[in-house]
Amino acid sequence: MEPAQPRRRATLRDVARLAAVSPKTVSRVVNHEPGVTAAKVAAVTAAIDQLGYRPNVTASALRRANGRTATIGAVLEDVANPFSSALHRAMEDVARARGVSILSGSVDEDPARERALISTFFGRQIDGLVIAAASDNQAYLTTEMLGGTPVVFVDRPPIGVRADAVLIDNRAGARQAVEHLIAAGHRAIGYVGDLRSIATAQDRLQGYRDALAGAGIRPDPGHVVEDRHTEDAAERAVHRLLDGQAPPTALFTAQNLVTIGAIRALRARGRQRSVALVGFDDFPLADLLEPGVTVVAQDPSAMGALAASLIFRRLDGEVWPPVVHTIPTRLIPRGSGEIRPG
Amino acid sequence: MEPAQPRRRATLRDVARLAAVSPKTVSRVVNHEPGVTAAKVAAVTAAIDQLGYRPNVTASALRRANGRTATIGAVLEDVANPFSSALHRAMEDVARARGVSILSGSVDEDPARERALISTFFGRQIDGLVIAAASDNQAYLTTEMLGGTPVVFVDRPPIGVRADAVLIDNRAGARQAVEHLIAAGHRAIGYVGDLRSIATAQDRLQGYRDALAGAGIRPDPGHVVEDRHTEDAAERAVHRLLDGQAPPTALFTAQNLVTIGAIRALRARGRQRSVALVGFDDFPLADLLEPGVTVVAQDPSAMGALAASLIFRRLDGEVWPPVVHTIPTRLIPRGSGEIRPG
DNA sequence: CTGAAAGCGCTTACAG
DNA sequence: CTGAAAGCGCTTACAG
Repeated sequence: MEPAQPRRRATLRDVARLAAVSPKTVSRVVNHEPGVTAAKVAAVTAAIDQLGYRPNVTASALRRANGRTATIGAVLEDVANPFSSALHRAMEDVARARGVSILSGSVDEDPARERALISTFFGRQIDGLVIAAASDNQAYLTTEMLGGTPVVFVDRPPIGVRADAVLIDNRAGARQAVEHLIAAGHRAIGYVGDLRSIATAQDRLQGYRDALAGAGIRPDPGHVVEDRHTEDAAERAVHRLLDGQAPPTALFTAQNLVTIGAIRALRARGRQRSVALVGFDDFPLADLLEPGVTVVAQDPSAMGALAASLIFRRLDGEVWPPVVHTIPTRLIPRGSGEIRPG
Repeated sequence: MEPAQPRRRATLRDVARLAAVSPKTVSRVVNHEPGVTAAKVAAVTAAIDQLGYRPNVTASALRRANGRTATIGAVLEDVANPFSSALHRAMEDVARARGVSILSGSVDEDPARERALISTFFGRQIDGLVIAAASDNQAYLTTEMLGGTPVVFVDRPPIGVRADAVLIDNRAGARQAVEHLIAAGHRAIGYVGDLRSIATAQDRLQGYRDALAGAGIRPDPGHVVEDRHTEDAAERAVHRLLDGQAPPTALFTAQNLVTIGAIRALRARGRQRSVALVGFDDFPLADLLEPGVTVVAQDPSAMGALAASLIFRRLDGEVWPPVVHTIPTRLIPRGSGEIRPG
């Protein structure tokens, strides 16, 4: 005769009652602590199976000395964009190996959402946080970090707070992209970039300027378009650039979606084989487009894996002053960036 | 004089002490319960700010009558694949509107991982679960659901358990895809599909057979390739199909990555404009390839949003017998599927 | 080897 | 309007 299944989940106490032992003994079995007779282990195990008991991790964390919930937070730009989701997946793989789950959320470049997410995540007692920040200052995190929770910045540098970071050299990567276009013979090179509010966008624009300056090219202010955050906005910007007085013969598109928008504009004009293009950020199928899209690629998987492992090393008790890790970028020539000026 | 910041996070008790009120009064303020004098509200609020106090949601959930943690679980195929991540994002948007966070994980078609994730998520007291199942039986979920936690299946039907589901009609969608190729004049149509272990893959193969049967075409067993789960495997399969005795003049590729692998094979042979192709599942940039890739598209955003809203309706107390929602698919002609036989 | 008591941070159910 | 006591499910710190 089995007892009727209760509408509530079985507790450790229920298991103890059924196995005729104390709660503490059940706790010992569940946590694989030594010093319980085989007979009691068997009784407890049987009771656990019979009741479908599953320990309440949150209750356990509440009382445990270290208070760990085996959960880390990931504050991402958008879980659905390929860069964020590759980061996310790499974090997950590192976390899973340690039995740790991931709470994630998208900020969409909205500082208010960033703060709301972080507040929510800390309220849920995360053990660590990986953040791709959208705000222009994260000083508010100092309070959270006083609790000893490790925080690692990824993709975007920390501002107003000292923390580990896993970044790329955006300026050098952008410079390399533009130098590649210069090497192909271009001197009129357009820049289309993301929101000015994003630090990495500023760095990439700086890299663009560095490359022009390095080649002794006078930058044409009319060739620089900032604050394009969507495909559509980028597409319109490229149309306008090409409609200008002295249109550029090459484009440096400083972000994923911007690159795709630019390609749509070039296609619409039948110019994809006559206007050169190098994009920042790789994206799926870039090699299958015609021409293939030359990009400066980041390695989001490596970034996510490193960020997560830094969290875990701190949780394991390692101590070091906040450090910035710079992951190399890589220029991948695929055709669009090797087009020579008309 | 501020007191030295403690190394631990401030608790409700700390706030009470500083504000010189009882813990219960702090609780009232934090939860916006009425009946607290303005003076005490002000004192408590000030103490909260000074200490950087943030309520511990897990402790609160532990004691609360409904035990809600404001967290739902998402068991996905792979957070990094476009289909899963679109699902994920849509769920997030619905959840955020209710202040609910998402715990997610990737199963990679591994039933063991599916069970481990679910066990982990329930151990963290999720309020609801959305699952794209990889296992061939989810009877084990019955125990979890006895606790009253709503579970919604998405993309893959529940097997061995009664639960809500948000699916598409895979068989009808596949049939439509193949009929489209038949309408273009093809009779030798290859099928390349995902793992046999996936129910939706079986349905799609069935739809392929339906279409051929409907047109009175004798299916050629040599034209059917199953169990291709990666781009590479699909690419090799298409090479083999085209090297066969009576190669197909058109392909129906029954999944995302399979479609991309097939395109790579066709490109490698310079056949992308002579062999017709319709894929199941849309993917980013499908319209920018040349030719554009004709697909039967699902709507993962709509699926994720509906799945999440079903969870919340149940949490709000609505009751109904488990129901299957079928989201329509849509054939999007872009070029590859309109190629006529040689 | 085993268990009774106390307490993690919070809310419930009362009493005043 | 306010607070003291008890308890959510678990682990700690002891005692036997």
